[in-house]
Amino acid sequence: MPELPEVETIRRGLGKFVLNKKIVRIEQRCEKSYIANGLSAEGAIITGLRRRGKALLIDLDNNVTMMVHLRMTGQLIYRLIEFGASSGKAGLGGQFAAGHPSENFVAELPNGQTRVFFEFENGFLYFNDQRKFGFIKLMPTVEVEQDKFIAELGPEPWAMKDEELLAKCQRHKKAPIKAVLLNQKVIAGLGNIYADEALFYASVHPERQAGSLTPEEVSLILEGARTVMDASINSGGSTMATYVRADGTRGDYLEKFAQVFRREGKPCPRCGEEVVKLRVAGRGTHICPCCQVNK
DNA sequence: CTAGGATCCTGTCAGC
DNA sequence: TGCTGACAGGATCCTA
Repeated sequence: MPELPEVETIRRGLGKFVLNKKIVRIEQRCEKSYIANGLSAEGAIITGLRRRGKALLIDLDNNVTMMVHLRMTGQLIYRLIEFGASSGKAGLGGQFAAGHPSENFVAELPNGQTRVFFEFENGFLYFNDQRKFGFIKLMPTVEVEQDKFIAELGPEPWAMKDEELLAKCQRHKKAPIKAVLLNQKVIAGLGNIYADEALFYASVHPERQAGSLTPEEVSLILEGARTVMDASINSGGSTMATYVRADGTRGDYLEKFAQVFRREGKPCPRCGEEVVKLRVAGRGTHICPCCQVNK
């Protein structure tokens, strides 16, 4: 679920709570969710929060870095003790919650989806993950760049040149452009939402063979990726910012942001034609059939 | 090498 | 009501 803008929102929001704070205790409730690699984070102080693509990197003062990947359903929820770390709604004023939007944001924690949690002197950080695809992995800070996922990651969208994306489209010339955009080795950070939104921005059909795209179309797609991600980050992670209202009820997250994603049956904001849903690269895919023609 | 499908896991929802 | 299959904001592994 969480894509680059959500992870960036976590990086910024979580920092206010955990930077320079000591991890007093760690409780691991699911074997595969926490990969220690013989290293330890207990007793360490968090010295920095970084992000590469969808990976969050939490640097510690003992030369260890915790790499967090939320995959489909991961969430990080921080609750201050004085606001009620385990009292559900009472904690909303003193918590930071981000990742896959769900009722966990207002639930009693830890709960059945809590895979790991960290106790701080003034609060708790919960790693919840319904499907257990996500993980937290410890590694020496100096070895982060050698981690396979990080090492093979494509550039951040803002650092990428048009020509590089064009070259990669030509290398994956038979694949649908949507599959190429979802490939983290091509470009870092795009997931199912922002791939659909970027293609809508560029008026390109997701099934277009990547090798058939013109340089102009490729430039527009990259511009679209930057634009939709910037918009999301600037609104504080638009996909989850309003998920939980002050009263704890479900908000209209995503609705204000998405032009096509999960809007099948609704009018295209550009031309009014009905948005339709297809399956591309094994993923649910949303397009305006009028604006995005498969040439 | 690339492309495409299965797979990891849990939960929800539509359709019998 | 209870069952079944499809699907889900991700990435890897396997096969052709």
